[in-house]
Amino acid sequence: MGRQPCCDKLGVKKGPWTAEEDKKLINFILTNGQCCWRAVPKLAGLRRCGKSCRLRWTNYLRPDLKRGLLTEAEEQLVIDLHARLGNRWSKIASRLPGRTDNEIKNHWNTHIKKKLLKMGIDPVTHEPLEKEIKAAEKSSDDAEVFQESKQPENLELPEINNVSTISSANYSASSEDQNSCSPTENSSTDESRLIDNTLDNISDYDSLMSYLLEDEAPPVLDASWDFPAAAQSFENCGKPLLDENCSSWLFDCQDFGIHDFGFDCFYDMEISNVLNTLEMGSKE
DNA sequence: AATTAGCTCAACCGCCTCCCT
DNA sequence: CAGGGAGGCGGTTGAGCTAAT
Repeated sequence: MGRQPCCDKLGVKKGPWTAEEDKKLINFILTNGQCCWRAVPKLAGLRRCGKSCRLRWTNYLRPDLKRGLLTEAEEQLVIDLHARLGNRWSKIASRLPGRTDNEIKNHWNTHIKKKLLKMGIDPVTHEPLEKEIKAAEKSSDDAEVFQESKQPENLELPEINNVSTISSANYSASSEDQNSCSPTENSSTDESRLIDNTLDNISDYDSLMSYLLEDEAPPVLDASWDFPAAAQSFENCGKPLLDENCSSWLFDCQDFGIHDFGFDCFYDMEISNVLNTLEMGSKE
């Protein structure tokens, strides 16, 4: 007997989400908040698995998401955090405002990994590749020890600072001649420059990292979209809740196209005027 | 213009962890 | 304390897009 599937496979739709489905999910969560993902598809009128709904929301529809490639500063942060945390993408993502674990994982696998390899750095251990080869040769008769060195997960390890220094220094030193590596460098925006400047102004990089790595560190993500309606029972499904926060994140949506996200539904709601304005602006 | 190769990223799968009973 | 359910996480896949031939 295998494990019970997370949801009834029969009648459950798979594959890319349609604008209509997005619309339903957004509408439902705006109304009810995030609660009991397993019940969401049924209550929202979606033929989807609850997991699929959660994934769609957290990775794509969430209002506080940033879109677009990671900036250099964010990449640097990801590299440093990866050196300390390993493949704990959700932990890493929690330190980058507006970024999802999936996004970071994808970016790591498609961009950063290659970048590091090109720079002669092992993307797993964050050690120079030559050193890795030597270590592998030396410890070929002691597989366990080598295996351990590939898991820089323990935050209590005394070499934390060294790891940081190695990864930061290596990356920074070679980033100048990496202009052809990634489109990221070419997509420098005002925002990325702002972040770059901010990081440049922090003299003690390790202090910043310590702060970011603190478990008690306040969440970087703005919790303002944690709608109060979440506390309401599903029986009170009334008009969609659209407060100032909602309006502000909908404003952000103009960056990647309102229709892409099936926000046409909001024309029926009180912010239709806002969206009309946005649309007219984008057409001009 | 057609075909192929490579790349990206949204989405799925299955395991793990946490929490409730 | 054990068992079960739900959510969370990381690895992997594959459709769609772009570049190269």
